[in-house]
Amino acid sequence: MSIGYACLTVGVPNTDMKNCLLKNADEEKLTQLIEHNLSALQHIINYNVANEILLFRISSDIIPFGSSPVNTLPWKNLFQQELQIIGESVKRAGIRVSMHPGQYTVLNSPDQGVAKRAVDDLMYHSDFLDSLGVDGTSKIILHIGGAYGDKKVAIKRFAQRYKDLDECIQRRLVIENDDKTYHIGDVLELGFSLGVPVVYDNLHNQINYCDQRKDDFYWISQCRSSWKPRDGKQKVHYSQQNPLKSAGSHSESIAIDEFLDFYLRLGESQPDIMLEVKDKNLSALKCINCTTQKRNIKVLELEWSKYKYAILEKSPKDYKNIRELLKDKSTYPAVDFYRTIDHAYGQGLFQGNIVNAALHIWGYFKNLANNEERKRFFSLLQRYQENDGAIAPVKRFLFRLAEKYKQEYLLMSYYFL
DNA sequence: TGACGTCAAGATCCG
DNA sequence: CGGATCTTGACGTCA
Repeated sequence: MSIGYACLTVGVPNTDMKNCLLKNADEEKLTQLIEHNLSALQHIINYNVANEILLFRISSDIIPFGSSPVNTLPWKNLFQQELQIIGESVKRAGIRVSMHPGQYTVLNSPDQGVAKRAVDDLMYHSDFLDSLGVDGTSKIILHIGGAYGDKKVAIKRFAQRYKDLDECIQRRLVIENDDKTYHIGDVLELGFSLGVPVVYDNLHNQINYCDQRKDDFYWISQCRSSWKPRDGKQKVHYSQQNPLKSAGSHSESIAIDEFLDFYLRLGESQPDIMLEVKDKNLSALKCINCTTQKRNIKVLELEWSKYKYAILEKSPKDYKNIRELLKDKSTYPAVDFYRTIDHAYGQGLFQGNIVNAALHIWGYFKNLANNEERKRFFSLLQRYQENDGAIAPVKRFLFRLAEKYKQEYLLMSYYFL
C-alpha cells in the first residue's frame, strides 16, 4: 500500500509548473515551458524518491495545451531523453504515477466537438505516460461527465465512446465517482459492464451518495474486484472537507486522527491512497510516517526541523510538547507528533507568538546582517505590530536573508509557506 | 450569464 | 523600477 499526493509540491525548491495564455502559446514559448516543467517534474520525483513517497499524480499541465491544436510541437521526440530519464527514476524507485484530466474533459458530451476534444485529451495523457515508459498500472482517472437531462442515455453514450477509444487509452483508463452527477453506484455498474477499474472518492461520496447506509469500506470493497492484476493495486482517493469552504472543498491539511480512523478500518485490503489536499506532500509525509513499518525517529526529527518555527509561531506550548516528545530516541511517537502539529495549526494566531517566532528566526542573522538589514527587519516588524499590518512582509524579508546568508536549515522551513 | 475549481499568467497598484 | 496584490484565463455543464 502506498500513500501519495497530486500534481504539485509545497516547500520543495525548483518544482513549480509554468504555463501561459492560449494567445501566447507559440513554439518557442511552449518549448521553454515544457523544458522547465520536465525539469520541475524531475525534481519532484527526486523529492519523492528521497522521502519514499511512492504514489504521485502528474499534473495535466506538464505539457501546456498538451491536447490543443495550438500545440503542434513534437514534444515526445524533442524531449525524448528527458522523458526517458524521468521514467527511469520513476521505475527504479518503484513509484506509481497517474494522471487525472479535470472536470472539463467530458467524454460523454452530446456535443461531438467536446467529445472529440476529450478523446484528444485522453490521447495526450496516454502519450505522456507512454513516453515515460511506465506500465499499465499507471492510470488515467476520468469522471463520467454530464447528465444532459437523462443519465441513462448519457451513461450509454459514455460506454459507446469508451469502446471507440484506442487500446492504449483503454488499458490505462479508470473511472471515478463525482460530487454532482454520477455516484459510486452508477460508476461501479458502468465499470463492471465495461471492465474498467473504479476509483472510489470518499469526499465525493459524502456529497453525492448512492446509499447513505453504506460506508466507505463497503464501497471500497465493492470496487476491489474491478481492479485486475494488470491494473495494479486498487486505488482510492481520500480527502477531508475544508470546514470553512463549500461542500467538496479539500482541507488545508489531512487531520491525522481522522485519517488513521479511515486507514485502520481498511483492514487487510490496503489500497493505494491518493490524498487530495492543499498541503500536498506535507500531508503525504504525515500519513506515511504514521502508518509505516519503519519506525525511525530520525524521520520525525527531520520533519520537526521543518515544522518547528511554524509551530512556535502558532503554539509555543505545542512547540514545547513536541520537543519533549522527541527526547527519547528509542521511541517513534509519530502519531502524537502529528497530532500535536495538527493541534497547533488549529490554534488562533496571536501577535505575541508571531513576533516571538520572527525574532527567533532573526536570531540566525543577528551577527550576519548589516545595519541596513537590521533596520529594515525591525521597521517591518514594528509596522506589523503597530498598524494592524501583515506579517507576510516580515517573513518574506527573513526568507530573503536566509537565501543571502545561505541558511539552508531555514530555507526548508515550513514557517515560510 | 455566472458559478463552479484550479493554478499561474497578466495586469495593476504601490512605494 | 521592482515587488506585492488583484484579476483573468482555460475548460464544459448547469441553474
